[in-house]
Amino acid sequence: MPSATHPNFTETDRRLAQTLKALAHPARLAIVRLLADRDECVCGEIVDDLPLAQSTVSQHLKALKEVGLVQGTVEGRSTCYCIAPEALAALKTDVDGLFDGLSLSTTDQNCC
Amino acid sequence: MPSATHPNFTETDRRLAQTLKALAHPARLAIVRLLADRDECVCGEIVDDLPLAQSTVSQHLKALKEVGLVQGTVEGRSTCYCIAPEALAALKTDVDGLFDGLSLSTTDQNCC
DNA sequence: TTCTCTTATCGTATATCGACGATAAACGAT
DNA sequence: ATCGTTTATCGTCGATATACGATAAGAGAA
Repeated sequence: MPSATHPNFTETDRRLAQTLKALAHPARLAIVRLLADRDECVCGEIVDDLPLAQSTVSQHLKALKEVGLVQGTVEGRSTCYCIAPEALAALKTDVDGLFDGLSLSTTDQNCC
Repeated sequence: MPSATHPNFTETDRRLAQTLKALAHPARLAIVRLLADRDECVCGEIVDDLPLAQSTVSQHLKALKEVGLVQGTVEGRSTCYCIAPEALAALKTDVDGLFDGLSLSTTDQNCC
């Protein structure tokens, strides 16, 4: 049984893990940066910008959409993608939350 | 060819993707939270805290160590783990960097 | 309608992940 | 040396990820 959905983990961690996994690929990071840079972008431009086949890029876009990090709207015969700012902000908050309770010691003694 | 190491992606994105992948699992998030909470922790306590076999936990710890998020030092016959604060701080910075160039519009019109 | 352009999905092959039990390795105690 | 404790590694197996080409689906143009 894959533990990714194990009931003993918190819902928060399971959700955050999914979002992190969606980002944990160079191509998908590149897509996010591209969208952040241009605010919006039709799929074709993304394909042209990446060293991957169109079908592969489409899959990566789907992965990002599934966790809500980007959204795409059909525009005539093309599709326009953009970042969902709330989702990225939530991710930022969650990652920051990993610090909570971590006493960043003033000295450099880290461990044991 | 897996594109995770494709030369056309930036070194930054390949590194960040690896770090994100290391975190993109509920068990590893739980480990990070546990270590942040206690500052340090012997392996056995982590095993007791997770619904996983000892060998599985050891693998997860290895994954976190490999990207430098945690460090472990042998203490007699046990091993003490703790978070590497610099690595977590760097991650925070990198994730924040995904916002750069993203104009968070004041209105709610997001896309196209 | 038919053709073209654009994007999504299907099918498939390979690689990696994630789980476990079994075993090795290192240490301290007897 | 032998035993018990603790952690790391090995071997394996099923599931998931990632890539591609081929093809489907939809919109606009001819």
